Amino acid sequence: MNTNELPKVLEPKEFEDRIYQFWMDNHLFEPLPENGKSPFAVVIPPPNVTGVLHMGHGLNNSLQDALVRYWRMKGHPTLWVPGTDHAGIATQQVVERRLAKEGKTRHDLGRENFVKLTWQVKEEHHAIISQQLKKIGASVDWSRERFTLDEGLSKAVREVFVRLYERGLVYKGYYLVNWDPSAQTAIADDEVEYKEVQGFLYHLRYPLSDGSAWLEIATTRPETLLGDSAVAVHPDDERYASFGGKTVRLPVVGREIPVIADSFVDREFGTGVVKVTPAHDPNDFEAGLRHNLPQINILNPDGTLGPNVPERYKGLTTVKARELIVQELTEQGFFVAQEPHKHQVGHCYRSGAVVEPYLSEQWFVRMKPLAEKALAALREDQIRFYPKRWEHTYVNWMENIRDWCISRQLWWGHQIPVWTCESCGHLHVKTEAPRNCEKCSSDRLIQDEDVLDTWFSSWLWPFSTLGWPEQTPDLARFYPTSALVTAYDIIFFWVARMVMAGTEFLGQAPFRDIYIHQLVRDKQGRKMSKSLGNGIDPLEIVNEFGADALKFTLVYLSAQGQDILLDKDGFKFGSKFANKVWNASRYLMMNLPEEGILERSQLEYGPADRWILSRLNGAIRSIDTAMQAYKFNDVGHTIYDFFWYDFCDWYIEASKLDLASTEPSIKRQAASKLLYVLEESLRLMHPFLSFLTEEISQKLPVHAPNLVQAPYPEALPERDAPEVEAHFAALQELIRGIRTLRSEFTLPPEKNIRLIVGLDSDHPEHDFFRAQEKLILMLIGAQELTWGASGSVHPGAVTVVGRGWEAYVFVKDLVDVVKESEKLSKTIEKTMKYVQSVDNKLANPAFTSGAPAEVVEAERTKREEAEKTLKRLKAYLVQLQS
RNA sequence: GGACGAUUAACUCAGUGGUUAGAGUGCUACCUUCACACGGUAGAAGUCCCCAGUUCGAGUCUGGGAUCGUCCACCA
Repeated sequence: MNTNELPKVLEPKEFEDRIYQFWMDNHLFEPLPENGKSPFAVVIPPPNVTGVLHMGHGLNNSLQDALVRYWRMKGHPTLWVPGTDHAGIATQQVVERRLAKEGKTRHDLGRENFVKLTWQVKEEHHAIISQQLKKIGASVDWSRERFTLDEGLSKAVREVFVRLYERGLVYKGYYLVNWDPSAQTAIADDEVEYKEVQGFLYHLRYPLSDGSAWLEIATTRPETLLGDSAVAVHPDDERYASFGGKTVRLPVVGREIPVIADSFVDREFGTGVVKVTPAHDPNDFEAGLRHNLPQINILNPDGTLGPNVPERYKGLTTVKARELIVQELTEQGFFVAQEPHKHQVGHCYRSGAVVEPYLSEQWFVRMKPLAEKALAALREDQIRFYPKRWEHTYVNWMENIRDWCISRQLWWGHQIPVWTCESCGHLHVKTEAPRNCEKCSSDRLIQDEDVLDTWFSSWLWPFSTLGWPEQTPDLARFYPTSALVTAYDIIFFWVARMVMAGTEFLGQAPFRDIYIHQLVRDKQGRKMSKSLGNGIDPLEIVNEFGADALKFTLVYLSAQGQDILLDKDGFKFGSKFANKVWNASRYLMMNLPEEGILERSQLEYGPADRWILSRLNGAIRSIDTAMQAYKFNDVGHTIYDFFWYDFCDWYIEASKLDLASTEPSIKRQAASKLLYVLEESLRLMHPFLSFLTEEISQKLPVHAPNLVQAPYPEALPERDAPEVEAHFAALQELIRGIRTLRSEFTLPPEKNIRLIVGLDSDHPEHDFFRAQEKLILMLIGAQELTWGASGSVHPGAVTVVGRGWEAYVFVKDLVDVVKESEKLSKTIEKTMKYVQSVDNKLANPAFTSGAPAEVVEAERTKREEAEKTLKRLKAYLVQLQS
């Protein structure tokens, strides 16, 4: 017979890699063929290829894995598409930093070589990322892995660009955009993070050209004075009414600029006069357009001062220029004062560099028409957010959408599919490079040098990964996908835009359910980051506790809508549970019957068996409900409670009676039944403790070939046994009560205790209790139990009173009557109070007529029980004091 | 300025209008009894942020307030 024993200590490292390999070798993560059940598809939020997985990925992928494994076991053809994102700015910077160490820039290599090198770096990192996903057990279909820059996805990107262009939704224009001087590229509005910075508000004097007076303006950026082309006041501001139409002479540069009136000026702020720098401030840019002001650019692409400034300012950083201009203004008497001032400064979310508003020619996507379709998708219930409240965020963003700047002045990315004829200037927007100009036949065609925003490929992810624009079988079968699992910080960047792309190009939202999970933070609630050094590496957890501990802990903690605060020790929780599962299984393996396991049909069920099967039914139902509502923490609780409290603490304990039997057939029955319940529990837990359950399962004498595609347990109505559950609940109460007594009077376990249980003959558990005498004795560690009538008097015994019963335990030493009486009086008082409160409730006609009948009935029953308990308590008190 | 969330045991958090509000960790006592000391058995621990309201009944729903947090917009 099977003598496979489990090692004494759980060492996840011993089997995790082997098990993962086993799953892959057998192609278990690939979708099943058509079987009449609806497919379940998920695309992974592609991690940056040059990043490393952090705990956020740990959470994200643990939840997806749980979800995907659950539906796969439910028999749905399931697909989880893996892949990575080329992450334009981030990756290019990784490579540029590498070059910088050799004293080189990307320009030393040239575009072609630089891109080649970046592909190499990508390959190195990609291997790491894939390895990490395997380590945490992600059941992704590696045969379908994609990369945002691979050929198929690039084709999708070009196709989308061309279609948008043809629909008039892509345009090129010269605008003020957010400029990252460190990466020297434009970025989108969403990519700017505003941080509060302590600066100064400088008050400066601009003299009127005629010398008759001066205007005092306030600014946080005095150096931009060099690009001023007007000074503005509010049209209704009486203080400055007389200045309309006049001009001022710009200090330092001497340029004459008009005083304009515009209602964008806030009269309350500063002096009510504002300098207007159309080339370096979004508000001023708009004002400049309204008033036809020149746009005077003063910055180089790297953020230093350059064009249109006096020679001595050229090449200075804005910080240096600020110092110099303040100095010059002071010397020339134009400086009034400076006061401390907190204000928001934009930073690039990728590079962290301070963003400059900067004039340049860029490509944009007109977003309004796309947003309307995406809003309709929500209205029509094509997409559902879990938790629902994120709908607000989505709608709010969609309704206030601005055009999307999609061109990036980088080399790493999808080069914009636009070719300009050098001869005639004709523009070709094509999915493939044209050979000749379609206007003048010239072959001198130059492709636009810029690349597209990384998110311009990410937003196509749910269908580009399935083969679009080709009409592939995968696309037909798995689009739209079933669920998207992601954190709330990329709802705008990614989720919203994917819905836009899906509705625009496929006429259908790309997924049905959107589960928005938490961010993982440290115990102080801070975002995990490299600079703080507070991050937890998921692999470190895998190494120390195992992948199952990682996943189970995260699933258990994953309540909707809250951030998860975690430190490394938090994972001990999952580790302990995994250990418990391991040891329980090990114990059962050690007790396999020599004659072999019985067939299911040969099993004979007693009360404990019927109880655990009924409890198992309950657990299965809870899990089904919770999984369908994406309530992962409920699932975690259900699994934990069922396995630990029901299966281990009670069922295994109760079975020890039979397992220790000298009668082989009894032992064989017990061991077989335990094993079947364990086997089913392992399947139940597999989506959440994948490696461990697979490892154990394969060593059981009866088991599925693998758990990945094994059928998920289903609740079987014939197993429901509410009356047995009620009996058992009463039994547990009795046992706990006696154990408490034991503990209170520190009756050592080796000492046999003398026990009398008083029970009404009409007690609903009367027969059940008496039938379970042996079990009761074992579970409380006594050898003899006398059944008596309730309310008897037993001098020298302490008593615990339950619902419908009382237990007397004889203690050797004298009972501290005073102490015991006090405690008892307290309990009596509490119970009386309770009875009183229920009485009040029942005496209230509003309650008896207003509340549902079963609630009223339940209250009555509880009252009666409490009343009975009270009687017994009082009787005991009397006895104690006599 | 706008929106959203949170506030429950010492800590981290669950909690679906209906028992006397729960878990994990930590703490206390006892137990190395033959699966597990990453364990067992018990115990202590609560103004469910505050105020009003709705309801037969509120930790749960409504309104107001306080504190903390997040996002969006933004004052040069």
